[in-house]
Amino acid sequence: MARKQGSHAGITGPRVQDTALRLFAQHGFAAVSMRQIAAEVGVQAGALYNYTADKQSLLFDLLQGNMTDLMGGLDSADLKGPPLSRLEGFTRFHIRYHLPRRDLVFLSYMELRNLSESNYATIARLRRAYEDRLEAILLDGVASADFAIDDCRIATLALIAQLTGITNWYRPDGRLSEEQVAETYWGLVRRTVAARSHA
Amino acid sequence: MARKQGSHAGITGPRVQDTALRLFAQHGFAAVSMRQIAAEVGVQAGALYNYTADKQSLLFDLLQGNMTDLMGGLDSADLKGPPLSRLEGFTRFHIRYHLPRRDLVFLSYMELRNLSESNYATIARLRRAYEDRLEAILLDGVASADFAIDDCRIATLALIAQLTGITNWYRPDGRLSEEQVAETYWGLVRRTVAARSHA
DNA sequence: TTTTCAAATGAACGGGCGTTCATTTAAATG
DNA sequence: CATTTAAATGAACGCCCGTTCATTTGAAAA
Repeated sequence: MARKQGSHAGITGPRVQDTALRLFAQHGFAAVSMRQIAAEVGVQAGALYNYTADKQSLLFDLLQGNMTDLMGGLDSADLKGPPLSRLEGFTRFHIRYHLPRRDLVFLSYMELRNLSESNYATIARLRRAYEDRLEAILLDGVASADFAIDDCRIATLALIAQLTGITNWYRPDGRLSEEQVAETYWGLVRRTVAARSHA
Repeated sequence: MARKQGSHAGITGPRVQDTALRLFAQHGFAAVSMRQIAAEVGVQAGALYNYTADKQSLLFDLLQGNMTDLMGGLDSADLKGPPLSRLEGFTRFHIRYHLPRRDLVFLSYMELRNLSESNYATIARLRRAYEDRLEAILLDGVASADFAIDDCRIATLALIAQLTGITNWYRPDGRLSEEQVAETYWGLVRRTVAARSHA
């Protein structure tokens, strides 16, 4: 049986991606079978291969799409002005981007080891480019004496780890709204780098 | 053939744990087969069941052992004195404990989802107890006006994420020694919470 | 030397894996 | 209505999985 009702391309495709993302994040890449994905989508396993070359590509496409969206979003945030403003913009963008995508974030950190060498290199390059955006802000701030930082590379990694860690405990129906979280973390970030205290 | 040379109990057992840890961290729990572990240990798959009830217990024992060691180590660190000193002690202990155990840390964050419900609850309880140790220090510091923190629970999670994130990039043969890392991160932590800047 | 038994073997169990492909279906096209 | 073709089926491929267990081995105990 095929095409039970209406043309399915452009419907099944995205559903395969969404289902794979959810299941990979929930159980791990290796623990999820193509047959499980197919069952949740509502097709047979063979049909998945109309939408992906193989299982590994399914993972890679999710991670690459995530990093591309992340970089694109940061570009759109269009950070300008003095270093402190740009740092605030980065912090708020990072939180705004990551909180609604907790599955994807978890996947991006956990399943890098399941990528082939060249696929891994691609993702690592994109991640490094993202980190470098923050590091550039920190370096500018040190140059202008707005920030006091010993080691900007370390501070970059420390801040990103701190911000990304939010996805480990945040729940949309929890004690804090996304806005409150952003406010609180911006306070922490500012104090971590600022040369002078703020009242 | 059995006992090729000398009694093997007490030798094979730990080797099974070590090998399982390394392979789980490298490839993921679900991606590693009992036969792979056995091959690296140098026995047949069946022999593993002299040392573990099943594959899941192998994972749980590793994670539980880690959390027990972590809590025990923190107790041994025996933090005393004013909040700032205790925070410094906690920070340095956390780094000292985690840096030589990067595989175990990675495993502890990635593979919680592969635990049964009750095994998961056990690990989560231990983790919460560890977080509460830090939170208690922060609360004391706020009470004594040594620290200025809006939300001590959030600050706790933020600091632990920041410190644990070191294991994602630290390499023993890298640019920074463990001591330099501890020094740099203690600087970041102090600035994040301290009520007044330090020269 | 003989006995004991912890430790390991190796075959077997039922089942699931990723992937391929000839075939069938039915919506869209002319 | 007849044709085309995108989309899905379902069986098959060879292979690996976690776990069990009767059997074998050989170091240590008697």
